[in-house]
Amino acid sequence: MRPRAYGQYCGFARALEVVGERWAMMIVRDLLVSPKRFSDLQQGLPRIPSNVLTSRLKQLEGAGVVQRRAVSRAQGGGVVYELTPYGAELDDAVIAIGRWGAKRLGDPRPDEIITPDSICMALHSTFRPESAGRTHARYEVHVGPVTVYAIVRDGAVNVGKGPLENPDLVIEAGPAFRALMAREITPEQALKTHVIGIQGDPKYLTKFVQLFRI
Amino acid sequence: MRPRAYGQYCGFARALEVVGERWAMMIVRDLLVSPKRFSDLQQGLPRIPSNVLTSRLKQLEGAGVVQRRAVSRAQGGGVVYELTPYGAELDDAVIAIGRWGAKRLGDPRPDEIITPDSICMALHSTFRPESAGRTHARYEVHVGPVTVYAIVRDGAVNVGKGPLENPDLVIEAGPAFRALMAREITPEQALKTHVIGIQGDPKYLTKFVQLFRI
DNA sequence: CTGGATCCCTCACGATACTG
DNA sequence: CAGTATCGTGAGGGATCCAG
Repeated sequence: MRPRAYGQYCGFARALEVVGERWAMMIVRDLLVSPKRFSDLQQGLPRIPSNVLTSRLKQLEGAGVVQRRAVSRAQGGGVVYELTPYGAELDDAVIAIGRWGAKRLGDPRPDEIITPDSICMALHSTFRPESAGRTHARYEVHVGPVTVYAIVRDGAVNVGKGPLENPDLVIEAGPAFRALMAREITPEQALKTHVIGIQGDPKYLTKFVQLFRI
Repeated sequence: MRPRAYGQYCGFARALEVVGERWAMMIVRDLLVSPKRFSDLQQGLPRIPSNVLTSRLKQLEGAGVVQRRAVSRAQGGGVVYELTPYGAELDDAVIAIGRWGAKRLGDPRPDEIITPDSICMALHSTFRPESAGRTHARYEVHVGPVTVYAIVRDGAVNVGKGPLENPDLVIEAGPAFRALMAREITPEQALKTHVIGIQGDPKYLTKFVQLFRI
């Protein structure tokens, strides 16, 4: 049941043996955002067969990357899967991969979906700490049916799913969101052509494209 | 002939579609060190079937990650494969993955080999710029039959295969090399028990374990 | 309802042999 | 040297079914 080995005594090869199989890193990506139930993972990764999800979770658990935790009956029972501290250390790698992939992310293909977790990952990986300085900003972002938030503070970003209380800026976006973050269009153009809608001070949108940039 | 899609409009998922298939990242890892011929890649990745190598190179070429370059007849003819500038930007991701994998890299399994490229990658990914300061040091490292060098200068490292002229320190190591870099043994212990041999000033070995650390 | 297990089919991977 | 050809196996994909 163990994944195939690469036969090299090398940290990189070992890492790929653990998280290099199909779907494994996608599961880690989603779990980096928050712990999840089996069915949450299925929902976030709609194309993964259930047997493959089962198999990957077992392998990741065996490798010490993921752990199961029982949920109290009061909260619905069952189990959630979460990253171990060791698994959570994959964040740098996941962010680096996501940043590279975002560079040539064109427009969505017809059958592609957008999940809250992927948006969270995208905000995380495109965040530029060097542009943050002492900025404190609270963003709520709507992309299609997805709502996520990003709180920038002390040179770091905290992202999560759902709405936010007292946001400095609410951004309503569609496909133009990527173009905005890639600087293919300016905030002014985006607002004038109404491909992006906001509630709040437009200055925060200007700051946004400095903070998050593909 | 295209790899399977993940069906998500997400930079991370796109990246995995390009370099997420088995062997693809390993090829990138080796090409990050230097351009290579088909047979060089086979030698560095002994377990890859030739048809899979052919297939991966074509996919990576199609994705703009790898390019073929003809070699002049005077240099042996044929073609070499090298990363495009876009492909070379994978270095951050590869280093992040390698660093994570090195954390729990135990002792070598019986059938595992060590290649020059994997050592180069390891030195790259374990390098700590914050420990370099104004250090200028030239290391030649022998691990088993493999010889590589690392030149630290201006807070950066340059690694490559082969011996070095006028090295400050020559390190002769076996399996203890990993233990040394992981700080499981001290340089003094390593020298006293002769699991590591050096030619040069031992101070450079002390500096080495600060510069390169798992 | 969650959290899987089972079946079947296909195709990518792997091993080996062979060629321009 | 730089691949192609062929073929067997097993992992991935998709649907369905089942236990708590």
